[in-house]
This record gives sequence, structure tokens and C-alpha cells, in this order.
Amino acid sequence: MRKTVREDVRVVAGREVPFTHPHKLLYPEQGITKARLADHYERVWPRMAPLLKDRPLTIKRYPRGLGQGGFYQRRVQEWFPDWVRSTELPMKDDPSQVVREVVADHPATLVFLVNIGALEIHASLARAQAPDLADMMIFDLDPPGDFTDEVRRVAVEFRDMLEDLGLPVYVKTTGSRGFHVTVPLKPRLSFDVTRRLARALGERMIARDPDNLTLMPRKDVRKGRILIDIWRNAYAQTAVAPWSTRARAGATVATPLSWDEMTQGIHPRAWTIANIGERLALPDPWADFFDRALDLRSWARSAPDDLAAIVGQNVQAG
DNA sequence: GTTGTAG
DNA sequence: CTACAACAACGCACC
DNA sequence: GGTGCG
Ligand SMILES: [Mn+2]
Ligand SMILES: [Mn+2]
Repeated sequence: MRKTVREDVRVVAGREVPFTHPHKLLYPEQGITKARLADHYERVWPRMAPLLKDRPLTIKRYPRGLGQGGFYQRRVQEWFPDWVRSTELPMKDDPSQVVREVVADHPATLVFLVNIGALEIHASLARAQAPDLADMMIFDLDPPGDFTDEVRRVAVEFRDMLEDLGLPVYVKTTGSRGFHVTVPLKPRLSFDVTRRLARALGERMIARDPDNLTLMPRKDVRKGRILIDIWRNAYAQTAVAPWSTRARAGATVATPLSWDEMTQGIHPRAWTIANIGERLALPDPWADFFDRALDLRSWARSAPDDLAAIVGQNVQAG
């Protein structure tokens, strides 16, 4: 096949992106092509961009399509276009070593990632400028098997508890088996602190429902209970980004929800690349996500003692 | 999807 | 020149 | 140091 520049390039908001095999089936069962996936990211970009701003990304690639084996990638390669923005993260053990990761500041970046077969986009819970200061806290609810409605009820219970404690709480589908209950934070505290706080809050949930919930990740210890996965709250770790597709049949989408939708009942795979357009006509339930970011130190002044102790407080001078 | 190397 | 293999994460808990 | 886990 003769190569012409025009056929291997896609223009995205004025930027020329290398884009090969647009009709390649990335989701063969549903007939979803690379071009269709790129359409998705161009379409959700206005809502996705503020949630990706300044965040190091990890992608999950399936260059030969879903079902042909995938792998995570976080390092920017030499052959990435030079307009793809990136940032260096020191490694936790041995900060003299760094990992250069993509930061998406333009829809063309996501289209480029689609071109190399990225079916999932995962984002840090901190911004590049302060990679150890969490600006959100995620409770990732992972059922033992496939989704059951118990997971949804637990998420709603979580919201009730967190709201009673005065925390802002958002939720998204993961496009897989559960939900991400998410608290926006001012970037002031390290992941060591937010993870300990998440653990303490998880323990409060377990006290309400010990038969169905656990914080123990080992499968042989969980025994049918829903895992409250707090391990996304860690340095240089990521969670599937809002509006990302998943490497699952149907090209499900991790979708920001309103709590009304959660209360009324919803499946974590309800939203897909095929029906997500319906949501984009409706108000964005996460539109004020960062506006409501919480300063945990201020919050701690009126929080229960055990929780305040984890956050640490500025002591009033006497 | 891209690169390096063997044939 | 073509073919094919190699490569493409990391952090935390626990034994 | 290796394993389990996401
Ligand atoms: Mn999960
Ligand atoms: Mn998880």
C-alpha cells in the first residue's frame, strides 16, 4: 500500500496526529474501530480535560485489539511525537531514577494514545507539580466476582457516611465491576496520610457491614466480601480516568454519575462508547468537582478525634 | 506500534 | 529488504 | 528477596 501523508494522519483540533489503520478493529466483537475510539475521546475531551490536567498518565495498550493481549505502559518512548507533553516522576525507592510519563493537555494526545492501541487511560491522583500531594481520595469498591447490586448499595452507604462527616463525595462507574467513590482534596497532604485516612474511613464502613466488606486485599482472605481498595491512594499510582474506555467487551466507559442515578440503581457497565453521547447532552455531575476540593487540615478541626489524629492539626497557640 | 537484528 | 522477536508498570503489604 | 494484588 502506498503511503500518503494524508491517509496516516488525523487532524485533531488543528494538530496533525499520526494515525494508522483507522478501520482496524480494536474491539472486534462489537466492530469498534480505532477511528471510532478516537471519536470518543474527541467527544468527551471537554469534560475529561479538567480531570486530566497536569496528571501523569498510564495507559493500557492492546495494539492488536482486545483479546490479543495487553500491557500497561507508563514511560514515554523516544518515538512519541515531540508535542506530546510529559513529566518526570522520581521513583519511590531510588529517587535518582525517574520515569517520564504522558500528560494530556490537548485532545490530540489522547488520539495519539488511541493510535498506539490504548484502550484504557489511567490517571494519577496527584498533579505533576506535587506528585506526592493527593488531590483526591478514591475508595475503589471491588466485588469478589462480577458486579452485584450490593456494590451499588455499599457505595451509597459510603456516601452517607462520608457526607455525615462533612466530606464532598462523587462517584463514577469503573466500566468494569464496581464504582469509584471519590473525595476531591486540596493538594496539601501526602498519600501516606490520605491512605491512612482512607483506611480509617473504610474501617468505619466495615463496622457497619462486617459480613460484606473487607480491607484485606488477599483473595484467600476476602472470602466473598467486597474489597474496599484503598491502594489507588499511593505515590505514582493511578486509577482509571473518568471518561476512559475499558478493555472490556462493549467498550464500557468509566462514567461520572450523580448520586440520584446511583440511588435509583445503575450497573457499572451501563455506559459505553455507544450510548455515552446521551450523557454529554445532560449536565456534568462532576462539573464542580475541584471547586469543592476539601482542605483536610481545616476539616480535621471538627472531625472525630481518631480521624483528626491521622490528618494532624495545627495546634492553637495558647 | 516501533525498533533492532538476523537471515 | 523482509521477518520476527523483544519490548512496552509500579507501589505497597506481607511471608 | 519473593509473592499477591490492582
Ligand atoms: Mn475497581
Ligand atoms: Mn481495585
